[in-house]
Amino acid sequence: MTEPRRKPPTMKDVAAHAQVSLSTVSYVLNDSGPVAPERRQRVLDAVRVLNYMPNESARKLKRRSPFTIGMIVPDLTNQFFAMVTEGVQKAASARDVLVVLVAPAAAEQPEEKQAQLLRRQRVDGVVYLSGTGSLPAAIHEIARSGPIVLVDEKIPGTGLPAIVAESRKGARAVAAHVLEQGHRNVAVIGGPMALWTARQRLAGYREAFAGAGLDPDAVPVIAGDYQQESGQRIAAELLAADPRPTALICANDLLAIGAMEHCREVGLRVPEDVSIVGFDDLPLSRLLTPRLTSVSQPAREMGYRAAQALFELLDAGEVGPVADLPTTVNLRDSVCPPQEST
Amino acid sequence: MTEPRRKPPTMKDVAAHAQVSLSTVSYVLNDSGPVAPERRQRVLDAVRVLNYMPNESARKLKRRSPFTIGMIVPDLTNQFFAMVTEGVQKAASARDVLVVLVAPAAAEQPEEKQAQLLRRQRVDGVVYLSGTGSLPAAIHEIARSGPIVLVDEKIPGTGLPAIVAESRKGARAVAAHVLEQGHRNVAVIGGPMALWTARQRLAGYREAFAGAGLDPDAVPVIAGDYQQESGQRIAAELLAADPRPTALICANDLLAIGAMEHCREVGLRVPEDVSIVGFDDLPLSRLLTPRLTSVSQPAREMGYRAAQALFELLDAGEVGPVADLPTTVNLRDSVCPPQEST
DNA sequence: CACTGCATCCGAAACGTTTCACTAGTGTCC
DNA sequence: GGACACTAGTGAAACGTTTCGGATGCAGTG
Repeated sequence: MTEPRRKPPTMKDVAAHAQVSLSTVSYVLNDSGPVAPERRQRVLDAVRVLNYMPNESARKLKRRSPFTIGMIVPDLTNQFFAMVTEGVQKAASARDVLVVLVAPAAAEQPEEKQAQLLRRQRVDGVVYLSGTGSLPAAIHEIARSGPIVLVDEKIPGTGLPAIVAESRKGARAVAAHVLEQGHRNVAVIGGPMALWTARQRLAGYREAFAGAGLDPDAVPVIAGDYQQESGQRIAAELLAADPRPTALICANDLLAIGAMEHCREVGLRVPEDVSIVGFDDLPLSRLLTPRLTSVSQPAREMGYRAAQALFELLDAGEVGPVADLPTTVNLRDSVCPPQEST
Repeated sequence: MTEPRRKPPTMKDVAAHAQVSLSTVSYVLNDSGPVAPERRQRVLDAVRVLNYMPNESARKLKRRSPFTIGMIVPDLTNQFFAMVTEGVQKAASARDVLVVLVAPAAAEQPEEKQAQLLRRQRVDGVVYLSGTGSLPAAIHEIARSGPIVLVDEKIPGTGLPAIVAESRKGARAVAAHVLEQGHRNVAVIGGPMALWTARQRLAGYREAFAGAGLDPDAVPVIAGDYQQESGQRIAAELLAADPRPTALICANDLLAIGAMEHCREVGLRVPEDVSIVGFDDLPLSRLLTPRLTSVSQPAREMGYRAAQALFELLDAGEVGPVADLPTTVNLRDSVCPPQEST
């Protein structure tokens, strides 16, 4: 069944077969030196017949230029993260660089171990996709292994490059939409305030509130952890108020889904009794009933840009300021004007 | 901003700092030779103060034993695949092996390139998560880079080790459940018949049909590609029949979701007008309205087992026969007895 | 004391690349 | 015709490990 598996051919084999020196082979393989067309062809042929593949380990041992990057993602099961990851992979594979993926949630390993893993691999840089957790601790340990670019997160103090979407603007827009429908008694389910996105979104909501003549400080806000379960819990808390809020503005889709679940449980209709909006626009959100109104971020694009920024940082040592990516609000069925109660 | 970044310390530095030879350091680092306790401590200390991390590239260049495996996954956005991936990662990180992830969909690269990537990295083996595509072509190219274990797929001819769930049994059970509700006019939306799972599930359905006294050959079956869109299209086709089927049995959740979408579009109620069941039990399926009845497979476990099987294969050269993993059918709201029509 | 055996330790040769420094060969120009 | 600048090609030294074979010291034998 399993063949004896002989060891793969090396450059030396190629050189021998093509009757040239080792260095010549290397030169043609990466265009790094002059070689006569006739000989070049000889080695190309040899490569073909031997089915030669360069040994990346050996290469990496010598090279300087970036050929593998690390990526840290909190949770692959979250579609948003998955899409960002795809974006990164795409950008990387276009440049033939390898990305080593660290998914801590899956491995339940402490962040310290992740950092070690990355350093052992001598990754040239890392893309850090910020998640539900706190990061400051890990970030600096990781920064030892190379340049970092953040995705979907910004850390104010440090000047770390970050690729983010216009969270604030999108948040303002979606909140404004809710208010335009006539809602005055609204509440917010926020994200973890340690995260930039959570703070930005909240700020955006408050801008919209102020713009509509509401007192932002009067609007109840409870922060969750961006997970469905906490959305469910917080919705229960918020909807217990009297008078009951007619709209719940959620800082991400998972929270919104949790809120919808809670409504389903207690028999509140969405949107007739409670309007709900989310953020992220996960693919699954449009499958819900009612289909969730949400703000979409260009997840793949963010991943792609992040990788590009990292390459730029690696090549040039500096990365030009990147514009925040646009968000768009997708109006669907989970919002309607508040119904006259009784 | 970016510090000058000096090159990381090497074993030589450690050796110098601890006043021992290079080889001694190597010995203590991997317990591969005798060294006096006092000296051992010296190098351990040196490692600590220098914050030394072994260079994996250099290691891999020398070593024989498996320290990196490859994983091919069709589409990270699919939660089922994401969960399997997490399982693999977990098993791998427990053994300190690196997994290099190839996600073709993201990179739109031909399968040939994936195989190359893996070979360049000299992966010791690969776990292949079969997806929507056809595989036979790629498989053999990939097999050159090392042993393979398949997940969620079996290729009959070859004796390739495979980790799968009891698709057939699960399929039979869920179909039986539908029939028990009294449905007699049912139809099947199948998966791509090139895939083992699709064939197994269909076989399971047919067993159930026969068991309930139906003629399996009389039940309409149309094969889709396991994607939502084709579920939608096929549902339209199937439901156009007269009399209209009262239940749609779908080979995976995405197809089922597509079918539900179609029903929503044309105003058919689920489950009153059409009962629908799926397969895979994606996390999102229980969020739908109605919540989808589906067969769940232990995705993470499958990934975990696959990685373990690969290690076994690598260590022992052979892998003991693995039992198919159990499936369970989750009864929810998308099935009810057929309603008397007019 | 010469010999063996054991426990530690070390030097040096790989592993498969890249790349610097150098040689040979060709043609140009005064 | 010799100095010169090129071009094409080579040899060999790295890169950071692992590991084999041999040194070294020292205890215990005969």
